[in-house]
This record gives sequence, C-alpha cells and structure tokens, in this order.
Amino acid sequence: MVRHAHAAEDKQARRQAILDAAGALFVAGDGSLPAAAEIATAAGLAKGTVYLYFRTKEEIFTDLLLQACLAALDRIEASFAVQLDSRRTQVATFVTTYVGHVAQYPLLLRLDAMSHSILEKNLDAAKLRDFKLTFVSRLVATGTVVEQALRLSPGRGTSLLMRSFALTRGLWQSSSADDCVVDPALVSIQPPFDQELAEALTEYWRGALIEQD
Amino acid sequence: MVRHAHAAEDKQARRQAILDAAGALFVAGDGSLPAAAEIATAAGLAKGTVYLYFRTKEEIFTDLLLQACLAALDRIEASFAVQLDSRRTQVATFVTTYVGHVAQYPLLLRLDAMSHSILEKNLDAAKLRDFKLTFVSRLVATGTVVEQALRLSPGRGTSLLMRSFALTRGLWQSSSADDCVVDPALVSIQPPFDQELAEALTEYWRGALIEQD
Amino acid sequence: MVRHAHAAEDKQARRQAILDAAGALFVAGDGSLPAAAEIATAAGLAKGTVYLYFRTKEEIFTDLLLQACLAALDRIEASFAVQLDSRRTQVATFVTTYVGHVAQYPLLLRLDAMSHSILEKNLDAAKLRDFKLTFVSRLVATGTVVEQALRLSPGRGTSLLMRSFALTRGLWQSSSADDCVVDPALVSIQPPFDQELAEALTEYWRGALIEQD
Amino acid sequence: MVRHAHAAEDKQARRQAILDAAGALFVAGDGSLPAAAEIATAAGLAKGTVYLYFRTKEEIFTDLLLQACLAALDRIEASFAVQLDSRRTQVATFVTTYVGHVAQYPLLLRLDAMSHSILEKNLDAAKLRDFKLTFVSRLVATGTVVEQALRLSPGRGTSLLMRSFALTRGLWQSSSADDCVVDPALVSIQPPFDQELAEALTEYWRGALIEQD
DNA sequence: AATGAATGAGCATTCATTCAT
DNA sequence: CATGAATGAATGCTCATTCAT
Repeated sequence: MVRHAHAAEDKQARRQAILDAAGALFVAGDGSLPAAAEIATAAGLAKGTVYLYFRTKEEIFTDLLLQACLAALDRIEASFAVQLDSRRTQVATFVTTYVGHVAQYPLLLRLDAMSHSILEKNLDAAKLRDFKLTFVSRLVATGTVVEQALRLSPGRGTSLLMRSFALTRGLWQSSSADDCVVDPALVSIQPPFDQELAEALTEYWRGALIEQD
Repeated sequence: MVRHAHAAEDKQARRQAILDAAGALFVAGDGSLPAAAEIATAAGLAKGTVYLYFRTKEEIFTDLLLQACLAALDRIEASFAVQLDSRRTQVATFVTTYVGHVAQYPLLLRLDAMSHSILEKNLDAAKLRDFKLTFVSRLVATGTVVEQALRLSPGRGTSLLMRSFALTRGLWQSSSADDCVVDPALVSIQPPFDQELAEALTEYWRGALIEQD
Repeated sequence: MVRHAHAAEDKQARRQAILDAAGALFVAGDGSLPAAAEIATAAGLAKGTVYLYFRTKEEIFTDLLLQACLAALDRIEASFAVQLDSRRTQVATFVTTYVGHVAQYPLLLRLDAMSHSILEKNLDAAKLRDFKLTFVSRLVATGTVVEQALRLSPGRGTSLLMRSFALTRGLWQSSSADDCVVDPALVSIQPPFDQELAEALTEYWRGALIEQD
Repeated sequence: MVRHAHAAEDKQARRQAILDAAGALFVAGDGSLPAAAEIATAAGLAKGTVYLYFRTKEEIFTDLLLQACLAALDRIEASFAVQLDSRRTQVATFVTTYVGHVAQYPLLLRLDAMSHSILEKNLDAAKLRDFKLTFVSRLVATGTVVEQALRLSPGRGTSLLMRSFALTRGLWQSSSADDCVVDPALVSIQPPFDQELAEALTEYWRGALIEQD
C-alpha cells in the first residue's frame, strides 16, 4: 500500500510525517507519550516502519523537542533583530513575542515538561550529546544576538535566555498543576499562564539589566 | 518479628518510617518511583503492610512532597522573621537560606519534577484537593510574612514566592538535564546549581522590588 | 466492647451470629463470597475473632450450606408426612412445597452453585467428610420417608431426591445465567425459574414412578 | 523461533492451538482457570502472543465452552437424524449417544460448571451476547430437529433439551463433589456418573413424553 | 477471648522493540 | 523498504490467615 521511500528526500519526508503525527497525538493526548502503534497508525504506516526511521520512541520526541526549541530560538532572535531605541522597549518586544510564541505552540512546553523522562530513559548517549550540542550552540548564538542588541558582556545573553527558559518551564508546570484542580471552589492563586509569564519575565529582565552601583 | 503498632504514636512512627524509606530510595534511584515491594523491604515490612498506611503508592510520595514543601516554607518564613535594616539585606538573607535549603534536601526538587505524574495518576480527588489546599494556605501564610517584612501590598508576597519556586524548579531541571551529559568534554554552560539559583533569584527579586516610576 | 463468650451457649450463639451475617452478605452480594473482614464487621466482631470460630472462610459457608440443605430436607420430609390418597397428589404436594421452599430461600441455591469452589478449596478433609456424612445420612433418612409414603423399594427414594436436586441445581444455574443477559432484546427462552422447576420435576417424577411392563 | 502466522489459515490454526492448550491444562488442572502464562507456554508461545488472539483470558474459555456446546448439539442432532420406529428407541438412542459424548469430553461439563465465573467476569457484553445468541439459536435448531423426530409441538424440543442439560449439569456436579471424598470408606451413594445420567434422562424423557389423559 | 496489625502469595495485561516474511 | 506477528519484562494491590498484644 505504502510507497517505498527510496530517495533521500522521500525518506526525510516520511520521517517528518512520523514526527508530525507524534506531535499531534501528544498535544491532543493526556500528557503521556502516545504509544508507538498509535503514532504509526496516525502516520499511515505499520508499527515496524517507525523503527526504520527512529531507533526508539523517545528519539522521536527528542527530535520534536529539538525542532520546537530551535523554532523558539529563531523567534527570539528575530525579536531582537529589530533595533529599537531603548533597552526597555527591546525587552518588552522580546517578552511579548516570546510569550506569544510559547502560548501558540503548546508542544514545546508540554514536551519540555516531560524532557526528563524522555531524555534520560531509553536514549543512547550519542544521540543525547547531539541533542544538547545542537541546542546549546544555537542557544549561544541567540545569546550573542541578545548581547549585541542590548550591549551586554559575552555570555550574559545566554545566561539571560536560560534563566528565562527556567522561569517559563517552572511557571508552566505550576500552571498546569493548577489546572488539574477539578474543584471550581478552589480559586486559582495564579493569573492565566501567559499574563503570569509576561509579568515574571519583565520583572526578571528588569532586575537583571539594572545598572548596579 | 515486627512489633505490632497499636498505639497511635507507634502507628505514626511506622508511617513515617515508610515515608523515610520511600524518600531514601527515590533520592538514591534513577528518577522513577521505587516499586512498592522495594519500599516495604527498605522499611523492614511486608508489602501488604505498606497498604495499611497508604492507599496507593502515589499517596506515599504525595505525602513526602507535601512534607518537603512545608519544611521549605517554614525555612523561608524563618528567614524573613529576623528584622533586618534594608530590603536588600532581607532578600539576600532569604536567598542564601532558601538556596541552602533546597541544595541540602534534594528530595524536594526531585519529587517536584515528578509531581505531575505523581499527582495526576492514581490519587483520588479528595487527597489531591487536600494536598493543594494545605500547600496553598501555607504558601499564602508565608506570603503574608514576606509582605510584612518587606512592606508589600497584599498578595505580592505569595506571587514573589511562586515565581521564585518556578525559577527554582526550572533551573533545577536544566541543571539536572545538564548533569546527565556523561561526556566530560562538554563544558557545562551553567554554573553549579546553587550558585546559578542564587544569582537568578537575586536578579529576579531586584527587578520585582524596584520602585517603578 | 464485645462481651467475651465463655459459656458454651454464648459461643454457639456467636457462631450462629457469624453464620447469619455471612449468609446475609452473600445473598445481598454479587455471587462471590464476601470478604472475611466484611463478615466480621457485619457480625460486630473483629477480623481475628471470626477465626476463633471457624478455621477458614470456606468453613463458614460449608456450615451455612449444610444448614440450608438440612432445612430443605426437613421441609421435604414434612411434605411427605401427610398421607394422601394417590401418588400423584403426594408428588404434587411435594413439588409445590419444595419449589416454594427453594424459591423462598435463595441462599440454598446460590451457595450450592458455588459449592464446588467452597468445598474443594481450602477445606480440610475431615470437615469435608463430616459435611458429606451428615448430609448423606439425613438425605437417606428422608429418602426412606419417601419410600414409605410412595411404597417404593429401598434406595429408590434417595435416588429420586438426588436426581430432583440435580434438576434443581441445573435449572437454577441455567436460569441465573439467563438473568445476566442485560440486553432486553434477547427474549429468555425459559419460563420463570419456579414454574420451570415445577414442570420439570413433575415430568421427572411421572416418568420415574411409571409402572413399567 | 516461532513461525509468524501471516496467512489467515495459519492464524486460525494458532488460535486453535491456544484453545487446545488451554483446554488440556484446564482438564488436567484442579478446577481453576490456568494462568495465562501457563497457557502460553503450553502452546509454545510467549505470554504476549496469547493476547494477540484473545482479548482476555476468559475469552479463551468462553470460546472453548462454546465449541464444546456446539459439538454436543451436533452430536445430539445426529442422534435424532436416524429415523427409528418408536419414540422409545429414538430416545434411547439419543440417551446413549449423548451420555457417551459428555463422558468422552470432560471439558464440556467441567467448563460448564465454571461458566458462571467465566461468563460474568472479565468478558465484555458484546462477546457475552454473541456467545448466548450463537448457543441459543443452535439449541433451538436442534430442538426443532427433536420435535420433527418425535412429532412434538413447537418449542417442546428445546425445552426437553434444556431440562436434559440441567439434569446433566446437576448430576455431574453431584458426582464430581462425590469424587473429591478422598476417604474410600465412604461408599458413594451414586452409581457411576454415566450410568446415573443415563437412568435419570431415561426417566425424565419417559415422563415428559407420556400421553396425559 | 478479642483484637487488629502484619504477612506475602498470586497474576493479568501492556507495549516498546525485534525479526520472520 | 515495509509489514505486523512475536516477544517478555515489569508490577500494584487484595485478602485470607496468623500472631503479637
């Protein structure tokens, strides 16, 4: 039934089809990684075929996570590419763009929350190393752009980004834990996630960029 | 062999023994919840006995997490109890105390990283509600203490604490992800966790407490 | 709380209380033997106490079954005690009485259907022997009464009774299997149990008592 | 090691192999359903493979029971297919054939005795309905054959068969209960099962077929 | 005698991955 | 390349029974 993918580009397309199917199932799902069989079916393939393109199920989601991270970094870099007249405006633009992005692509934060179980379980060391190298080098590159835009010292941009990610990840997990309180009597003590994140990031960057005496 | 715990205090002690055994196994382990049988053995009990004290395995870890959270809040509250002459000193004291605490008790952050799977799986709604109510009310109480110490508006203390926790959780997860890079050639792009956390918290609180014009 | 039962009659009463509680729970239940803890609670006792009066849970139900069987045999014997003018009337009286009895005391047939698992599992040989001896001797006695009432040869009454019991047990199991068809579209192919049983018994006894040439 | 069963007929054969292994283990066993792992091993397969062919363990035994029931009905129908000159001979032929069949295939009665626990536990409603529909329709068909052979009114054949099954089931349970008396001193009050069944059936059919005035 | 805490055997099922076809 | 049949590890929980109190 399924056409054999011989050409390299066909194979790449099939690989991406699996990734897309996996991502869609994960976002639609309940927080656990979808079963390999489900992914295969959703991609219109047989179970075994998935394993021709990925060594383990976790590798699929590692790839997805990396794609999502790189996309976010692209977006961030773009938000700093426009030269604005003040640091405050520059940061405000970044915050708005970034918060909009993570809110728009739930896959990123949902996968990130699972990254511990994805990355530590069932993934060979080489692949893991690749993942981290790619991510970190791209992160450092974006950090450099930040440094240039805000005239910061080397390494400072990367650090700011990592701490922003940490804040994002932490707040998202609080927020999603909050959501699972079914009882409506319990008033949430937090504003909606994107507002909360925007405020917290703004506070953080303000404190981080202050000229200290 | 095992003495029967008839008195309420003996039962309480046995319950705590199970919690301690579970916590120790978890911290020593690979990130997954230890098997019920292992916990029982480590506590010197039979498997069935554990289920006299906890309804499900997850309930054990929910209790552990709550204990750890409350202990952290105690410590935080204590750090704000001493009246110091400036906000900056007050915050610096808090940061040092807090970072010391979370570094000293790895159980807290390791469990917190799993809280999603612990709290959502195999825990009845009532217990979950209890957990959240207890935690949140204690959090708000500590938030009030912060507000008094720093003369902040109502609710601000709670918000600062939650965002601090978010930063902690997020940084810890980055840090632990970093750790699992076995390859020593990869220089970590982050300072040690406690230093990183201290810096990030300091920056965040500085930005959050700034008088805005 | 519970008064110690020292006198033999008190002990007997307590034993019967356990039996009654067990029987009530079983009839109210879903077909499985109630848990030992439930029986104890229903009898107002602690779990361990039940085991002072019965060696195993199955022993409780063996005793209950025996009581129910003996009561049925009493009833049957009584139905043959009245001298009537024809065999046909005598048998008709028996059938009516007997069917009424088993319909009135569901415990008998429900327990009987489980007797396989009760008697074969977890019951020591001696107790089992006792059970059978008591039942069989009482059965033979009743068989003798039947023989006298109907002027049958020795052993014939016992045989008739056993085959009647077999028919009863078999029809009851068909009937109860039928009941668990939830789908109301499926018309039951059997009349109500007591009518079915009465007809079948009447046919059987008619065939068994015919004068053969 | 194990050849993959791709063709539909191979799959059918493997399914039957599992059924056969399960049946053999059950007949050889102590009355409880053999563990899934045992069945798999006996069939020369891995545990998981069994679940490719049956959804639950109970489904295996439901299928076995249905096969056995249908085989018995086939045999019964065949015994009525030969036209004999008298009702008495016709019935006698049936009784002999039928008793021979159930004595030859102990699986049928042993499974039937457990059918309550098999059919009510762990079997989805649809499967249960299928089972009953198949059995009942086949039963009614056989009933019709009986009616034609003996010139009975519609529905009468089915009723006679059901009551015969009830008698069979009831007597078999008495008989098997009897068997588990280990003590050889206790003389059984019953003849061997097949003789007892033959006599009881003969009596029953004689009474049922009598011309009543 | 009464209690209730402690025990531990027992087991179906899922699903990531492999491998025969 | 694609398939889908085969594999087998991994585990929480119940509950009859025992025994310390």
